[in-house]
Formats: sequence, structure tokens, C-alpha cells
Amino acid sequence: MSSPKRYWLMKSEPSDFSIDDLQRVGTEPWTGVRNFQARNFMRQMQVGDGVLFYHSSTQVPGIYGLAEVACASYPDPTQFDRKSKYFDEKSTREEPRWSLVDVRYVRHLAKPVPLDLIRTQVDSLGEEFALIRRGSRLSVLPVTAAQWKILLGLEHKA
DNA sequence: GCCAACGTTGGC
DNA sequence: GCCAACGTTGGC
Repeated sequence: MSSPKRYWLMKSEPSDFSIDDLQRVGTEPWTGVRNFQARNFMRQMQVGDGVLFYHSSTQVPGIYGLAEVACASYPDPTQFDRKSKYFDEKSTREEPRWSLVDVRYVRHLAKPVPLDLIRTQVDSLGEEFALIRRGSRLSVLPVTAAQWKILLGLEHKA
């Protein structure tokens, strides 16, 4: 018995890891999230959940592809790796602070949906939508089924 | 528990 | 590169 499919948006800087990179590797552990809210969302994820792959800090920020959650959350191994920039000395194997999921490539969008187009849909998306909420920097955030539909509806209008 | 300092995110 | 906004840390 599985619960209804849920949806998320995950940000990545394409210079670091892009939708092209995800296509190349197929599945990727989403390492390096060091924000408690984002971590908590990943802990709620289930296999098959839909993911909007968002490119941030780039010339045209926006949604560039679709992915899906490939496994339940587990401890982010980089938190234990002294050589990693994500190493966290406060974390222990017994009580890991940071979790992640693996993300699997689904497809590129026919045309990316840029942030400025997304902003024009604030009335239907809702002002509380974290992606367009003023000052929000959350890198992993929930998307409702209605928002998912609206955002993908923009794919061919971009 | 407050809050200043600091580091980071991410649009522009 | 700038900077506004935010989250976290740590002194008190």
C-alpha cells in the first residue's frame, strides 16, 4: 500500500550539477544539503515522488527537467568524510544530522520554464509558494499537485 | 533566550 | 561582483 504520489522542487547550480549531468549519470545522491528544513523535506520523500529540477545561480534560473525520487532517505555520507567540504564534525554515525535521497533522471523539459515566467503565475501558484516567496532560499521544497500541473503547463509557453 | 556576527544563497 | 535576505552560531 503506497501513499499518493507527492511532488518536490530541488535546486542545483548547473555549474556544479545540471540536468545534463543527471541525464549522464542516471541517478545521483543529493549530497550537501545543510539546511534543516530542506533536510526534513528529503526525509519525507518516498520512491517515485516527482521532482522538478531547478537551475539556480545561472543566467536564466528556472525549471529545466524532471526527475524522481529513487530511494528513501538515508544518511548523507559526505557528513562523515573529513576531506569533503560537506564534512560536519557535529554529526555522528549513531545520530547523523544530514539525510539525502537519490534522484533519478526522467527527462528534460521541452523548453525550460524560467523563473520570471513562474512569477507571473503567482495568483494561481499562491504567494506562499516557497520558490517565489520573497527572500526564500530553500533548496528543497514541496510542490502541490496543483502547482505541479501549473508549472508543467508552462513548459510549452516558455 | 536574546541578538550580533558571520557565512551562504541566489537573483540581478 | 553586488547585496538583500536568511539560517546558524556562540557569547552573554
